[in-house]
Amino acid sequence: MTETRLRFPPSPTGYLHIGGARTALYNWLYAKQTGGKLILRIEDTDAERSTEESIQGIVDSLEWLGIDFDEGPYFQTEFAEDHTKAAQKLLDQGSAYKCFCSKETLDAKREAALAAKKPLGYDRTCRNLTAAEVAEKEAAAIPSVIRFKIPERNGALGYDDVILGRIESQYSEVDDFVIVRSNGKPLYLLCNVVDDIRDRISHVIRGQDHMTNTLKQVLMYEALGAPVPVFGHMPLTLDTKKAKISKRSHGEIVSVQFYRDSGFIPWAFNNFLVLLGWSAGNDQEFFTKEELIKAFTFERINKSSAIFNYRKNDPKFFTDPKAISINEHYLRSMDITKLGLMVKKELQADDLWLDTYDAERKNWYLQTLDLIRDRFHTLKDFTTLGRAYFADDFQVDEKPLKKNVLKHEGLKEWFPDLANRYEKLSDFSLEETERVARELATELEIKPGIIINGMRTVVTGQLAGPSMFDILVTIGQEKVVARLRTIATLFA
RNA sequence: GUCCCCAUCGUCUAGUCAGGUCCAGGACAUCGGCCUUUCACGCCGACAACACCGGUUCGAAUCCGGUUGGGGACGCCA
Repeated sequence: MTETRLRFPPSPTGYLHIGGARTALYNWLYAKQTGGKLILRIEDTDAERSTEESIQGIVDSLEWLGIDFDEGPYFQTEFAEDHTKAAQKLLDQGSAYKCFCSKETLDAKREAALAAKKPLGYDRTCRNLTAAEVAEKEAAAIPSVIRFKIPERNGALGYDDVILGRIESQYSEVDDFVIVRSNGKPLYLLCNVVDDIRDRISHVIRGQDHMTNTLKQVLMYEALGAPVPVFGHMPLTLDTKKAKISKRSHGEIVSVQFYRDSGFIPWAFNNFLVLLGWSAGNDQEFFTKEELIKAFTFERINKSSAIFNYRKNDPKFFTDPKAISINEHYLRSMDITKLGLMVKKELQADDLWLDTYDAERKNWYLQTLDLIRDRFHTLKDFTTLGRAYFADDFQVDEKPLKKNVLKHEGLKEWFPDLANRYEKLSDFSLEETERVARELATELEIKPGIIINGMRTVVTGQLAGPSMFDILVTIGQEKVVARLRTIATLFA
């Protein structure tokens, strides 16, 4: 059995979007499963649209996801010679021919065909030019492209798709496609095949939008005398209107970077991505990396396209609810030490990190995360909703302010009183803090809830949170006392 | 227009290849309940789908044909 070799070949014309990330993930999974190799190849032959920034963005995104590659990144432009040689070979052996039709003529023909509702393919005007005719046109300096010559055969050409099954089409349906531009630069269809042959790619797993390309490329492998790899075409990712998701029409919500910046856990996002078009065949939805590598199969990839359930302006969900829910699952169930590392980065970015959290206060740090993580959706929440645990500059939300504070004028006297009582406690424990709070409520003949909810607002700025006395003990006597004493400023 | 692919709850899907155990299972979302000083978590429950029409068969979500619907491709982009 020869080594399995897969590749992920993005074109650097923008950020990595979730469809591309899923393609990379599936390739990566199979490479890992078979002990094969994953190759990253940047397909930058379109000089006009390729950018350095985009290359960096793609590499960063893959790294964030944890999709590591074994070879590369290779750059397609570095192999221009291979591409040109292959084109020449095809030309020399009669598998390709020069076409002198101008772009304008072709555009006009295409438009006319579209209007007449006729097939749009190339009409093969230059296919049977004699050597003399070609020489004549070249002497006249008429620019030419090179087209691949679809063999004149009856019947169907096709391939066995590991996801879709047998795919076939009539030879007569396939266009004599251009493989080299008039400026001498080879095009994707050719370069891609030449690179895959050189890189000894055994499996080409890509989106269904490449299905017609594959038909053409199968013919090129044959003409180039190379073995045809295994092909598999994955379902596309669509939006809720069933349009292909794209950078252009959807913006950053479909970019991997958005999820990194929104505080997603990388593996959680991979877990979401893999489920968009694949299932293990049972009810399992959460996988460790090892489990997923073991369970993944091409055969279980869905044939139909999946919808990325993102609703613009949804007040409750800023992206696909399932993605959020999977992230929440990992957030509250993952190893607390690992979570600690991720939250550390968030705290550092917001200048809230203290080195003692890695040292004498490590237990406090991890216990605090454990206490508050149940209510959070993303890593970002630790520095926003959870800010009061790490800093004094937290905001008091308007809603709890109105509901729990402003409604009770008496708090202006009660909290300084409570602060004094708390200050005197030698044992600032769950039991003692609760006893004192309830005692005060009894003395004042008010419901304990008024004290408790008011404290939550003053001490954390939030409407909701963990058990109040857990919060007090976690935040600590000194800070609690100080915060309770600021009560009057909230009424200002 | 031509060719290719696809079709189960709102969304992701199991079940389809080997027809009966499926008046269709799970997850997310939604709605109710329990828990609770808050909000979550957790637990319990509800709502909700085999696109349509024919055929084959004792029996079809599953096989066959057609219709409809959706998607993709048809670039001197990748």
